[in-house]
Order: sequence, then structure tokens, then C-alpha cells
Amino acid sequence: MSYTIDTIKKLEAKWQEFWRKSKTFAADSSTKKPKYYVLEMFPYPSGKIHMGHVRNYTIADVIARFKKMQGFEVLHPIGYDAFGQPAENAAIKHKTDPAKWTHRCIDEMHQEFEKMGFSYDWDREIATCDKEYYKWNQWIFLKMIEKGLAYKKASAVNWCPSCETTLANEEVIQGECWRCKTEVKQKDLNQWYLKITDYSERLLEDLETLKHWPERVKTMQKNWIGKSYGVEIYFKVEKTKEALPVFTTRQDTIFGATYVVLAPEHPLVEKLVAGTKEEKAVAQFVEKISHVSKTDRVAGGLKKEGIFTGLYAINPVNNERMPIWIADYVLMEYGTGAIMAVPTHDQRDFLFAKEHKLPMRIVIKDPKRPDISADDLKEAFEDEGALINSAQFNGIGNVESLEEIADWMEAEEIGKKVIHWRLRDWLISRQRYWGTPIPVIYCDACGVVPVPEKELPVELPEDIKITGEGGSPLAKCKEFVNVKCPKCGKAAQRETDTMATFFDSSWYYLRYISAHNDKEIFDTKDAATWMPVDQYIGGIEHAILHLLYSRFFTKFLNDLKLVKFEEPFTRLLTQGMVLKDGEVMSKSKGNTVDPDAVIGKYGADALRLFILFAAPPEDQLEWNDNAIEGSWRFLSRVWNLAETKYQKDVKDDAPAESDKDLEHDRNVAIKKFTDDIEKGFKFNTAISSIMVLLNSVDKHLKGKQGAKAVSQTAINKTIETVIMLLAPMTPHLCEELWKMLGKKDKTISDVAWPACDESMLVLDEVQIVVQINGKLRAKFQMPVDLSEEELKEVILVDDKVKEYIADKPIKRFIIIPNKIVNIVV
RNA sequence: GGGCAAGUGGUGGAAUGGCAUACACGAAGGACUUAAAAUCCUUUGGCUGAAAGGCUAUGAGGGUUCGACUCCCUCCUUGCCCACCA
Repeated sequence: MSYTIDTIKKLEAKWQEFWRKSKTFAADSSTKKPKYYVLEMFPYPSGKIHMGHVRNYTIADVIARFKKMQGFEVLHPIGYDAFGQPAENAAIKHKTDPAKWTHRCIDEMHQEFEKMGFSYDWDREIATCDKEYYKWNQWIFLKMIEKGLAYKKASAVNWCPSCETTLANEEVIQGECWRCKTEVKQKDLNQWYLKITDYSERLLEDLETLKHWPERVKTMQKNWIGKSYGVEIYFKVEKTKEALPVFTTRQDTIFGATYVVLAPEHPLVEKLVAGTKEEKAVAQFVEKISHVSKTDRVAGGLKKEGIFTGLYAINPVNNERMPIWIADYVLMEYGTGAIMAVPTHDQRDFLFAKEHKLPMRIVIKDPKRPDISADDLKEAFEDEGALINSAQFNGIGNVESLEEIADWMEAEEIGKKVIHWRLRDWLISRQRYWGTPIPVIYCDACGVVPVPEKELPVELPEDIKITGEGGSPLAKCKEFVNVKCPKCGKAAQRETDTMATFFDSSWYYLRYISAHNDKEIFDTKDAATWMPVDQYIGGIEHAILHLLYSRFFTKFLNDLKLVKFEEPFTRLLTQGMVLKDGEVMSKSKGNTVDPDAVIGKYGADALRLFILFAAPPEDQLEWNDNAIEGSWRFLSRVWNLAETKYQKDVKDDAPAESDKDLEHDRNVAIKKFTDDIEKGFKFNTAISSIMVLLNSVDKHLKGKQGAKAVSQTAINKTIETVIMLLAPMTPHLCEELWKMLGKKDKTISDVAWPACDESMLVLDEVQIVVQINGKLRAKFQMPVDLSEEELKEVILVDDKVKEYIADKPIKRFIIIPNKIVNIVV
């Protein structure tokens, strides 16, 4: 057989069918072997896979197959994150319904995965849009209501006018909708929230336990959770009974606070100015600001608008009168929506104070300019220094003073220490059709009534018209909406919002454990066997969203005593993006490469190999049409070597003199390949180690560079090793070659991973590099482990070395065993 | 503005503080061929030299060290994330 694309296509199809039929990659929960759970972030079923999928899932597949050959019982499942808005849009466009469209896409996607040769346990395939799955979404939701973690609240929410739905804070990226990039508006709505904030502390603390997560992801989560220690200080408002709470992390600057600012939306604003002469102007200002979108308010940058209320607050530490202002740079969402302004030590306050000619007082001494006056400041001094103008705290370093001042404020009842979190509760209501119905009924008599557990699932009606004309389609479906109250039996209405799809993906890794269990969410015993996920692989774009939500769900399920662990994913690998011409591949840019076309031209194995070889998994990967030719060529070299140089049933084959050299190279390759994968999934260098081995075989076969002939036994052994090492990466080819060699294993994935013979790694002779004053001057071929005297005997008599040393005295003679000698003269 | 990465040939990239540029792509030359493709062989950081060799080079500058792509400091550039967060 010759190595042509037709041969490859046939054999790839053959092995894919074989794996499917013989369930080669079914995971056995009753196994005695050590377990290994490899998981990739499941795809949204768009129908077509793109290079990002190929990369993500090839990485996972290599790990799964590698671990299986190493003797682990591997769980490697796949499913589809199948609810969501694109299905609704497609349904409108193609005049079909979202369910049909989605299921067709899932089928297509499934085919593509098989064509890539991914080693999934197909019996565990799930789709979140199936009622067998989303029933358990609803079940979790009911449990959350029970525990007080799901609640309904009227509030200003993020609203995407284009998607016509609400968004969670995590879904708003720089003021824009994460999906369609439309500017997000604020809207007052009554919506369902999950109390993720109850878990702030645990979500933050347990990041420490995630030793094998990228620092970057942990930092992003830490910043998102945003824990800050500070003080809530109460400022009495002059001539009223109001006490205005202000949150600050900079209580060290309290003696420098010269005015107070409220957010325009602050609830006290209206009350405070009522009946004063400023009332009208303030109302106008608030009205004006309310029309400016949040993005514009931020984009306005340094220009800060504000208005004086005519009122004064009393600074509790020195009884000074501080004017109360209202300004757009103070946000209602953070802290108490009110700040104490310290213009000398906060740049924003500084700019505002300059603009509106408000007083300033320095309270931290700048070590570089100790005598500067507030009037001469060009900008706020935000670095560290000793306190001044701060009564009994003068002279203390401002950082050290934080705790002391906070304690003093508590003792004096001026304020209390508080911890503030940036993390907000998770808004999960979506005014969309294609999602999990929120299992709640509204009854005039009984109020909010959760659907009883035994009535789950609340099915999503499928014979519904998606018009795209706005409004929730479910609300228009009378058969769905009108029900009897489960409590009193009177007429009642169902909730017509559906859940955010991030709810679905927050626990799917547990459903794979018992994908078909209709009695419970998952089998807790099997979950204890398989979980947590040993290796999770996906894109960095989920660093906050999905990964934070999944951690939250796991902790909740832990509280329900359904799982014993606190964290779902032990190791996380975030793979880099696939680029073309320096830009991210995307449909809108028109620079995509269709994996299917590449498979058609070179086969799945060559595509897999290229994507692994082109860059380390975490880096960006530049697509290169030429380089995939290189992968194809390399595989054809392997094929030809196995086909023409391997001899079955070799007898009376005398060992050759050079066998030791090839054996050395073979063992080096095994060691390097195995280490590279185990110590950091460095597939690119792992592959290069096989290439090096292949070059070495070539050298011996052709007698290049003085290499001598080796025995057939040694050649055979090397060819077998190459095929075994490559098997996780290019499985089709390796299965075929393994059979070609006459091996009887059912599949190559059953073959034990090749062991490295450490004794073969040691050479008799090594090259010693001689440096003189750190510069490379000579090289010697010498026996290993020579003593200093023996080395000197050879090196110091060498003419060249002598020339460089001349008559200078040798100061030091540094030896790096079997590598380098550095002579310092 | 803050945080985190990263900066090495024409390109992708490799180097527990110890021979910088492994491996591959591309390019050039050659063999085979009527020719092309495929395959095989050779060369390939820069400067210099007939050659042996010499000098030089990992964003810039400094430092530590016998020795620095690697560690430390300052700066520059790029990418990503966060951001009037009090």
C-alpha cells in the first residue's frame, strides 16, 4: 500500500468505525485501575467545527489516549451546550424551530468529531436542551430556592436591546453585550438571582488550593470577586438627622477629607435637597446624568461633572464642615454610593477639586517633596509616606496606620470595619425562548410557588412560533402560561423567563458521570469515583464566567452533600487561539480555514499533528498551509519506514556494534517524549523528539555522519517505539501500522506505554566543551566521569588551549561534569 | 491608570544558570526525470575571511556570576484582562 490521501481516508474511516463499534473508549466505573477524567469545554452546537475546536479537542484527546496507554481508566466524554440564542436566530432565518435546528447541528458536529478520531465515550453524550438534562437544571434551581440561594428581586439590570434580554454582570464586557457587542442599557425589572455572593469568601479562598491552574485565570477571578478591607464611616449631615455612610479603604486619609460626594442615583439625594433652593438645579443635574449611558460616563474620562447640594456633612474626626456634592464619577453600584473626597491623595478627587475650587489638605508627607503645599500640587500624591495633619496619628506610616485608625474609629463609634466585595449576585432570568424554563408558578393567592419536584421537568413547548418580533415567545403561549396553582389549585401563571445558559454549563461535567440516570442528578458513588476532573481544557475567554459559576455550583452541591470535594477542576489548561495572518480566525474577518477541507486533503492525523506541533498549547497558533505539508511528509516518512524497513519474525540476528547508539537515542526519545507531556503538555517538543529519533535511524541506515550499521532487531524495536509514542497524536495511522507490523493487540490504545531504560541513557563518551574566561575555545571527545586531574591531563596539553592561556596563570578550573570546563585565567 | 503574559534567524519555535538558534517551515544549490510533482543529498543568524578561523547576536541599558535567553534593577514595545472600584 502506498501512502496516499486515498489510503489515509480509507484507513481513518475504518478505524473510526472500529472504535465506535467495539466501544474502545467506554469508561468503566467499576474499574480497579487508577482513574483519569479528561474534559474539554463542551461546544455550542453550531454544526461546523472550527480550528479552535480542533485544537482544544485534539489536546484533550492526546491526553486521554496517553493516559489510557499509561494504564489509567480514562473518562473522556463530550456533549453539547445546546440552549441559547443563536438557535432562535437560526430558526427565524431558516424558518424552522430551534429544537430541530439544534438537533441537526448536533448530528453534524458529532460526525465531525468522529472524523477527527476523538476518543470519546459516546454512550455518555449529552445535550443540555434535552429534557432529561434540563430537568436537573430545574431540580438544582428548586434546591437553591429551598436554601434561600435563588431569589427574585426588582432592580436596575443590564439589558441588551439587540438580544432583548437581561445580562449578568459577567456577561457585560466593557459596557457591551458579550455576544453581540451592543451597548448595554440599564432597565428596572423584577428578576431571578442566584446568591453567588454567599460564596464569595470560599470562591476566593479556594483559589489557593488550585495549584495547577494558570496564575492568570486565578488573578482574574480574584479581581472579579474583588475583596477589599475598609471602613464604613458615618458622616452626620448638618441640620438633619441623617447619617451618611461612606465606604473607604483609605481611612488613613480621613483627616484630609475636605468634601463628600454622592452618586446621582443615591437614594438620599432627593430627600436631602427637598425644599431647598438647590432642589431644582440638583434634580436637573440628576436627570441629565441619567440620560448618559454608563459607557459614555466612563468614556468621559477625566472630565468630572458635579453640583453642590448646599448641604454640609460633619467630619467625625475633627468636626469640620464638608460640602456635600453630587458627581458623575461616583458610582451607586460600588460601596455605599457615597465617598469622602481626599483631593490631595486621590487623583479623581484632585481633578474634581481643582475644577470646582474645593479645599485641599495634605495628610501624607511625600518623602521626595516634604515641604510642598497643597496649592502647589500638580497631581494627587498616592504613594506611601508618614501621616501629617492627622492629630494623634502624625508620624505613623500611612500603611501601618490603616489598622490603627480603623480600630480607633470602631472604639469611637465613628465607623465600623467592613469588607466589601465586588462580586454581585448572578442574574439568571432571560427573556428568551430557547432555554430551561424557570420552574416557578405565580399565584394571586399564594404568591411565588416553586413547581413541586415530582412535576419536573417543566417542559419547554416545542410547537411555538419564533417571530423575532420581540417579547418572550413563551409568554404568548397560553397552554404553557396558564396552570393551576400547585398549592391552592386556583388559576395561576407560569414564569415565562428561561435560565441563562451558563446555568446549564455550570454542572454538566457531573452529568457525564451518569448521563442516563433518570432517578437522580447523578450517581454519588460514581461521582466520588470519577470526580474531580483531573484535566480540564478550554479557552481563556471562560476565565471568569463559566469557571467561576462552575466553582460556585460545585460548592453548592458540596453543601447538599452530593459531592465531597470543593473544586471541580484540579488542573486547567487554557489553550491559545488559532490565528491566520496574525489575526484571530473568524467568519467576519473571512480568514477561516475549514478543518473539514484540511481533513479531505491531508487526513485527520496530519491535521492533529500539525496543530500539536506548531506551538505550545497555551500560546497562540499561527495557521500555516506549508507547515501542514510538513506534517503530512513526516507521517509518510514514518509509514515508509515501517513498511520497508521493518522485518517480522527476525531470527538469529546478531547484535551490531552500533545497536547501543540507536538504543540510547530510542530511550532518550521515550524519556523526552514522556516527560514533555507529563510535565506540561509540551506536545511540540515531544514531537520533535520523535523526529530526532527518526533522523537517527536514517543516519544509521544510510551510514551518514560516520554512523554504523545496526541490527534488524534494533531497527524493529525503534520502529515499534516510534509508532507507540505517536499513537496518542496520530491514532489512525498508528493503529494501521501496528497491525502492519503483525501485532495482535485489539487496538494500540491497549498497548502499555513504552518504558525508558535509564541505563541506556548514559553514554561511554561525551563531548566536553572547554571555555577560557567563559568563551568557547575547544571541544574534546572524552570518556564519561573523568576526574579533574584526568581532564587537566588532556585539556591543558592541547595546543589550542595552550595558545589561549599563553603564560597567564590559571585562577580557577570550573568543571560541570560531562559538559563543560571553564578555565579562568 | 492597575494587573498579568511575552519580546530569540526570513517564519513557527527550542534551550534544570553551562556549546544560543533543537525540531520544523521557507529559501538556495545539486541528484533522479524528456519535464514537472514526489523523493533523496547539501547549505542556510549576521559581519569578515580563499580556508582554518575570528568577531558579533536572544527588545534597550545596567547589575549579580567563572559563566546570563534564563536571576535582579531601570526603560521600551506588543498582547490579554480589569478599570472613575473610593
